Amino acid sequence: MSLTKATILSIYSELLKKHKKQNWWPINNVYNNKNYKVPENDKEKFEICLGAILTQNTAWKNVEKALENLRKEKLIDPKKLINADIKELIRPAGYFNQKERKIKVFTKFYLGLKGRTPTRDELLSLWGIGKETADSILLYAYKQPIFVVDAYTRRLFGFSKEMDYDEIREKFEKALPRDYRIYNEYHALIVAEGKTLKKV
DNA sequence: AGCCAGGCTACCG
DNA sequence: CGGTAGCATGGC
Repeated sequence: MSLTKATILSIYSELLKKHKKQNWWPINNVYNNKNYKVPENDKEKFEICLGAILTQNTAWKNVEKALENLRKEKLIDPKKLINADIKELIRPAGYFNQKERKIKVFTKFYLGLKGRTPTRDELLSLWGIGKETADSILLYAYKQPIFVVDAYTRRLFGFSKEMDYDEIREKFEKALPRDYRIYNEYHALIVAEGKTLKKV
């Protein structure tokens, strides 16, 4: 199928009508939509980054357990987290050996930013941060207009696994207004729809 | 009881 | 280079 700009726009409207506004990113272990929101402070921003790493190939429900454990230990704080042993706390999110390392690498980098917004290339240079994670961090934590492509996006729109990530991303970015709020909502709606679909 | 989840790296040919 | 095994837990 040729995915035109008009198609991308109309599918957005359809998904919005079907699932209502998602208001990502989910923060504070809240399952009802009222409390989903963009980050309002540094702590929320950091939590989004952690969630983006923890959710790699992992169901969000499991990520929430890990985040809740970190929250109880007051570790949603880069300065505390950097010296903490978090392996057992993040165990529910799976791949805990790798993810502890990924989180530590990222946190060290995050502290070095001193509040500055990272570039995509900087994020991609970190061990454990690939394109989807980098773009999720930029879009949801830093409000940068970058469209996030994930497995659901490929499945829903019929892109094969071989189709280049950035090619797909640019297709969406060109078709939509350059507005992080639109990219935010569209990706969230794709996930909402994707969760209702069976894998082929 | 499997299969799957909001990927990424390392290694293989 | 492109392709793929390995990583790990919990929900459905």
